[in-house]
Amino acid sequence: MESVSRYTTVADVARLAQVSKAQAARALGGYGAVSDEVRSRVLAAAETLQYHPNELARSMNTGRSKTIGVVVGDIENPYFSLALRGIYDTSKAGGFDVILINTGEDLATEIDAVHVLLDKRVDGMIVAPVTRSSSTHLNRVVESGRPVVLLDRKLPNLPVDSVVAEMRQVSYEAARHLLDEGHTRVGYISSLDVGGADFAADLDLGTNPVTERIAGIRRAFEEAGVPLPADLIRLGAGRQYSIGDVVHALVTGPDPATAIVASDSVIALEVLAELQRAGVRIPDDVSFLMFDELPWAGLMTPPITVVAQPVYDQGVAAAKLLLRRIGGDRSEPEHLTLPSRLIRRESVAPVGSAEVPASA
Amino acid sequence: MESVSRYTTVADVARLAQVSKAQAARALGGYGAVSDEVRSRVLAAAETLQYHPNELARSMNTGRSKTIGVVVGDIENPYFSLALRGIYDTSKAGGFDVILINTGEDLATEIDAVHVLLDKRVDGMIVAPVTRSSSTHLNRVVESGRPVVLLDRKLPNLPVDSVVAEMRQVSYEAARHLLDEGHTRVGYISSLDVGGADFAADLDLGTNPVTERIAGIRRAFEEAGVPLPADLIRLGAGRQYSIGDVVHALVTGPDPATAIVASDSVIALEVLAELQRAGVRIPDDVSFLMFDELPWAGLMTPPITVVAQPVYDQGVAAAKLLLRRIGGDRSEPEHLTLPSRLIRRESVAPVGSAEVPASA
DNA sequence: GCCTAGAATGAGACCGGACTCACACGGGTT
DNA sequence: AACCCGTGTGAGTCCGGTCTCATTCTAGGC
Repeated sequence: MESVSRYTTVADVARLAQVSKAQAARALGGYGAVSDEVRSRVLAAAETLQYHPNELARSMNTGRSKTIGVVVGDIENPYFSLALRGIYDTSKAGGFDVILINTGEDLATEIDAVHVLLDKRVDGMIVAPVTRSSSTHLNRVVESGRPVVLLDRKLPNLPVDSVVAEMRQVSYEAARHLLDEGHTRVGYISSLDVGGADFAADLDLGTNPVTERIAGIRRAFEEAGVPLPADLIRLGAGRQYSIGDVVHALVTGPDPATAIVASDSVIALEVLAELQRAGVRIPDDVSFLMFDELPWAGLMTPPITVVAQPVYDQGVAAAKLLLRRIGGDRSEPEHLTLPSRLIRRESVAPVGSAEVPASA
Repeated sequence: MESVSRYTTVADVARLAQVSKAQAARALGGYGAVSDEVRSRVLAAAETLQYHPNELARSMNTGRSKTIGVVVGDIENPYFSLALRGIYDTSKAGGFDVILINTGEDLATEIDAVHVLLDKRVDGMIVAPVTRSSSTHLNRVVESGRPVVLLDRKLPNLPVDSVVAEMRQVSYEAARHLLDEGHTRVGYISSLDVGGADFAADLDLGTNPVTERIAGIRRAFEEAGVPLPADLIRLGAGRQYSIGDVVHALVTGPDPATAIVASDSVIALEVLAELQRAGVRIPDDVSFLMFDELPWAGLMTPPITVVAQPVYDQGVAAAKLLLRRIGGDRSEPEHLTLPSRLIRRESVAPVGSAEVPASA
């Protein structure tokens, strides 16, 4: 631990400019009354000494760090990196820097993260909470007076702004589309575990994308008078179970899925890889639909039908909300729901388009 | 700008525990001599008051912030988000948080970024410098005594650690592969502009991926006695010119390219989209090769031949190097070159596999 | 029984800015 | 000439920790 060369301080500048520290600080900070004479001397001195204010010291007694914290599940996931980009661009335009924390979708890490950010005195934070998290740690942030904005999730009993993409209606549409093509055996694969097998009940877990989607799908099935194939809904994939195994099971069971829905692009890629490995053709053998629109989705053979959500815009909206709160807005929490849409391409086809089922 | 509720300080804890501020600080900080009696009283008081140290204040007089800065070109680019993940995981394991800065590949932004980080007193930084940047701003960081590690780029005259992926040899191999299949008209598309049309000369710009790749390709062509098709090397694509136009020009010119190489995955996706739009088939009409291995590359039809570099590991290596420097290591700068490899799939085929050229 | 090393403790300096307070100075009032 | 106000200025405090220094207390050595 070697010491770092000392930085120039206001005191150094003041000395060179032959004025008091207070005057130098005023000239530099652009506040109070300073004569032109002194101001130019100070500015010149600052220039020659390459003075840069110590933001830490500044933050110490302003109480504001011009930094926000962003807590996400996995930066590697394109969803988060794109949302992060939206957050970043917006915060930066507002003069805020970003401290990033990756939770790996782990609650303990998230709780810790929130405290770290608080200790670093961020001016606010945007959190994409772990799906089955409670909100006590976030409540503490709220009590501390620092604004929080939730991304991709609403939490009950937590009076803070949130930004989510509309999922229930678009999922309904997607399921309708599948049903229209004759698919009644639809598999849904998500790596998130909403907690307990009872995703059926409308748990008071707040709004999270996965339960919303299942709710939308359920409605479509109910309307169509078709039983929801609960046995084909697989949560926690890639954690407890390998995605390959899950896909394999869905496709080869006694009453196999004729369509598979992937909950996000990361899952989708693994599903696609497994299907290819198993020689299962899309859409001949199974139809396929994924959540999240990515550049490669439309370039695959066949082009993939997706549910597109405005990810970048979610980031932007979250950051705007946060910046407004930091600016002092104390109005009622706002809950934004950005529109999503179904993009029909060619990975969904009428059930039974192929005569011969794929060999497992 | 409303005030934030005051946090509890050591003074508060000390008061409750009925000891001096100094004793409370010692008990809390675990240094100096403290009696068991006092220690437990202080710890209990801290517990009931929910004391959390103000990291800003702590950093102020330790001079260390337990934070590193990471400066990248574009977080949305999978290359950076994966490298960032490697950096993040490693830093976190070492107890460091990460401040992220996105430059948008703009030099002015990068210079600014570096100063912001210095002002925030990061303990060190990892920078993926803009390709044609000079290094004066980074030299300043070095002078300040804060360690810097370069990612994906080496800079001459800048005595700092760097981590890059091996590019010259693997590019040579890739070009050899193309030549072996009969391709002499090979187009190379990169969004980066190395500066000036004269990528031919071995500019003293330090090592950057693009010049290294071209150097490797050049060597393969020279060895084969085939003139390097300089007219097909297009840098700055997507900035000055649209990628669609570039691809179109490469494919429809009087002496068109029979193979196209995409410099990274972002470019690749645009190239693929354009080719599809134009009805150009891979590999029948043109062969295709891209840098960076991504999950979707092997799932395309046909699976794409790629140059894979160990991106996550680059991030890990950079962070390890940085942490070591922060730890006080003053040894000679280290320059790591991580191995890359060519993954042959099916997007590269013998030239002229299709009888009829694609209609533009 | 006396002396001393070391533990235990409190007061206060310090990091580097932001900001308050007291005061000096000059011009305009009346 | 006495008074007031506003600008310009320096001394000094504060933010919340870390850490030095001087002092007190205690136990062990001879």
